Amino acid sequence: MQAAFRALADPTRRDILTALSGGEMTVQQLTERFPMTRAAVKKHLVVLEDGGLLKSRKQGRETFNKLHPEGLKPVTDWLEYFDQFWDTHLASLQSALTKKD
Amino acid sequence: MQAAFRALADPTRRDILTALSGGEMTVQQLTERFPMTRAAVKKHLVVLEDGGLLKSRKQGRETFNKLHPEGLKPVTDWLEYFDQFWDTHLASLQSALTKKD
DNA sequence: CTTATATGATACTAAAGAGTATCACGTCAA
DNA sequence: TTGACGTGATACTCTTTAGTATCATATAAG
Repeated sequence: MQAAFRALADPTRRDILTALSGGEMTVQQLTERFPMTRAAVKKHLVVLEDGGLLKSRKQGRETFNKLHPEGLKPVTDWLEYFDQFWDTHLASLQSALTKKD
Repeated sequence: MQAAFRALADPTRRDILTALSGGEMTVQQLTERFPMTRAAVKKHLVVLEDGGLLKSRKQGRETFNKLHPEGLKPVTDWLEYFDQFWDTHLASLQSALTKKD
């Protein structure tokens, strides 16, 4: 879980995940979209993969990087605990649901 | 949003939020629960407040720190975008709804 | 075969982070 | 008033991190 939170802490890495939501991309394709060297992008990819948010697949001389959204589950699970203290939108939804009983 | 993600990246800060879910606490009370100095805890509190996850209230010589769950909204909003790429999304939504017995 | 392409890995630098020690100041209590 | 308590703030150290530059290797293309 720590690895996932840590991976999400960097804005570039979040942007990489957003970019990959359109489909898998090679390291080179990703590098073209970010104002940094390929080595820097590669490092971010390693951190993202460590956090379980990314899966890489090697094909020939290219490495395709693919979003792995399941890795977000530990994060959303942790955040969900706090929904009970948030009365703005979720508590009202809950009360609406319990009224239906 | 960056400040919130950054605040959540540290395990101690996440533990502080969990501790505060039981109610507001002073700096001293929090320090007693963590294996570090008061100055270190104070720094974490500043980061959490910068991220909008915490509100502090000064009363006399004490400062009470209170959870501010609304600050999690930018985070959950960002994460929700990826639900559409998550195969088990429907299943988890269903379990969340049926969980309300 | 030769060359260009795509990548991985390492060493290095500069900046940010987490933690401690310490000082100063306002507040509460005897 | 005196002293203890709770806190804020700063300077300092050590580690991590984001980024670059560079070298090495494997694959595709001519």
